[in-house]
Amino acid sequence: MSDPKKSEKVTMKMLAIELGLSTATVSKALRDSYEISAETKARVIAAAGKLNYIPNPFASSLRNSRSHTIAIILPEIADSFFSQAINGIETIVSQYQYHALIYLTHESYQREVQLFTELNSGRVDGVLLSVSCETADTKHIQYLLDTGLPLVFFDRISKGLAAASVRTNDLESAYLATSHLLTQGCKRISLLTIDGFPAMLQSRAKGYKEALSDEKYPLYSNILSCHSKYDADNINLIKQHIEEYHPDGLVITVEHLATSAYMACKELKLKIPAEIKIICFTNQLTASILQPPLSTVQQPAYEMGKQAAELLFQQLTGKQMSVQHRVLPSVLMIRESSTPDING
Amino acid sequence: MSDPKKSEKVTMKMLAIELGLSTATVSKALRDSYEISAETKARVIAAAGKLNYIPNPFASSLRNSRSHTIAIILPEIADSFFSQAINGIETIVSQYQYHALIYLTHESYQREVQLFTELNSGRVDGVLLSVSCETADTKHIQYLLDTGLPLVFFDRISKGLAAASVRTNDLESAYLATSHLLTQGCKRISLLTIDGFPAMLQSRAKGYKEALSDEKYPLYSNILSCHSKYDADNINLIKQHIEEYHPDGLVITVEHLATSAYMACKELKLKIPAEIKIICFTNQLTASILQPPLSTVQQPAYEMGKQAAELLFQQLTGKQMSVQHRVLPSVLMIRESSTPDING
DNA sequence: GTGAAAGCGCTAACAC
DNA sequence: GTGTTAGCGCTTTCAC
Repeated sequence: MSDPKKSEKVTMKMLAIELGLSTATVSKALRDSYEISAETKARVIAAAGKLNYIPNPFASSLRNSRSHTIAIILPEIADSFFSQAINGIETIVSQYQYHALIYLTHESYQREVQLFTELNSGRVDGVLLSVSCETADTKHIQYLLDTGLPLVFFDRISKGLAAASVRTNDLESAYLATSHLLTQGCKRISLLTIDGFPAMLQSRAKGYKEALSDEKYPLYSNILSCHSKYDADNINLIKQHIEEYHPDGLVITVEHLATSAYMACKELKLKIPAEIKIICFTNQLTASILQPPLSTVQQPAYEMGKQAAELLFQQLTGKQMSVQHRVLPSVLMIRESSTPDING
Repeated sequence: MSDPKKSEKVTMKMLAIELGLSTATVSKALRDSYEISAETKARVIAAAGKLNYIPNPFASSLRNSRSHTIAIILPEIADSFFSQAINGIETIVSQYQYHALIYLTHESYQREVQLFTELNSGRVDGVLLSVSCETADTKHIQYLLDTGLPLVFFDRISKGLAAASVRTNDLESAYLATSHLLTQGCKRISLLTIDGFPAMLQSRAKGYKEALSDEKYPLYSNILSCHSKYDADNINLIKQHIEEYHPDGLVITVEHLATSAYMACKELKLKIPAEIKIICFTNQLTASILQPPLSTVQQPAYEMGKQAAELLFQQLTGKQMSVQHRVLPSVLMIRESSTPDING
């Protein structure tokens, strides 16, 4: 009979009966209402502990229209940027005793839209969003914003929406990365990137182009978009590109293409940095032990996650009404992949 | 007045009024009950679409005692294993139209216990768990199992609990990794690991020891536990260890120590693999472009996540009553860090 | 300081 | 085939 698997969950009603009080009193006592005497509060808390009472979150959510839950919507997670960002987000979420639902769009616009339709259900009090590459049309986001649900963009931001955001100085970083390669003597710098609508990608391409056009000598500008989901395909694309255009420098805008670029160079027996110099936007800790150590533009991913979550909670707690935009600086970490080859 | 921010959420009651039906009929129609005529169903669905009706998940959860949500509890996420595992989990979760709450314990037993007390609230229908290193006492887990909440361990499993699990063949893999180094001529192989109670860590250490004791010649067995959260500290620990014991081989049981070990060797100007050979349990894609390419024991992380989630849903849907344990094979990827130096 | 009662939005047994 | 009704567990007015 006392099979624990069958033991009913203890409800507030049971607590009330046990104590000879009403559920109203118990509820108030547990929420530390001023109406309740200290003595009763103590009794209630003691009994709650003894009976292992755990409030049913759905009952209170239903009653209060508050879920104490946020949604984190990301394109992917197999990437050190988002891993670190989630850690930052989680820090704040747990601090506020909130819960975080995680959803991946896999860069699919359709999946993103589908997720958004359900977000309106009240399941979450707010959303942290990094849009998919395919997201050009942002009606689904605007619609959600119109319902008044707090939303904060991080890293991958859609243009033209009145929502808070946290991003890095992508244009400047790409400019600096490109300038760095120019300073190192590169004359033919290609940009390796992916297709997509998030402002971030455009800013990085723009930074690259501006750095080139600020130079005096004849320009070589060439953008390769690696659109495949499969590394093997991208390696081939990069190899073809290198064989056709013979770039002596690569600025890579997304983390996962670094490995592909290295592999492509390896297969072509191209020496980094002697024959081609590389710098990549990435947070991977292994950058410094790569062959050769990879120069990187490192984003403050953890901090971005933290700040995005903080902005969201400011909205949730009504502390902040204006739409805030934060821009955090990335750091250029210059390593051997982009500096004169000591052996060369 | 029609400020969208203030527009009330449309409820089933509104739908019913709009259609001149009762909420019962609407509810049944939406759930495609056999009691409702095709015509009514069509009308209801049309109206729901038109009015943008989204069911309140808390109301149904409260009513049905089903949350359609699972919890994913992990030590950390800044690690390629868990990133990939989450992707696998998410695939299955979205397939079942479920939601996934994510919690990080940061390897803290206390945090894990704290999370567990709340899990009993009904907020989730099931749990996917990878225990923290500190988790020796598993009462909190046993308690939850006793309530009948489905739980599946993955990768980091606690011993002696009657719960489903998905893991890799850790003992065998560590045995093979160690044997491999022995075959390559190593005589003094150290194990670099972390302290902790999950069976996985013990199995890996055991595999290492068994491989050594299966050898005939005089044995060197030495386990270094890198307990710090900070890479810099661990690099120093590893340097000290190398300087004191002069190992000619390292088997590393956890991903993040690979970078520390490489850094330590770099700082000591020790040549990998000429002077010291290394093999590490890791899923990082960059292993092949490290300096030198790192031999790895690669776990099928994505697949593990998928299978763990599948086992959980089998329990949730009542398709599986017996407690299942799955063991997936890891793959040894032999690269330059553990093979004879071509230049040496 | 405490309790009765209504209701959050949905579902399902039961009536008609 | 459709409607009435009770109730999931909690919060909160309002009465006492």
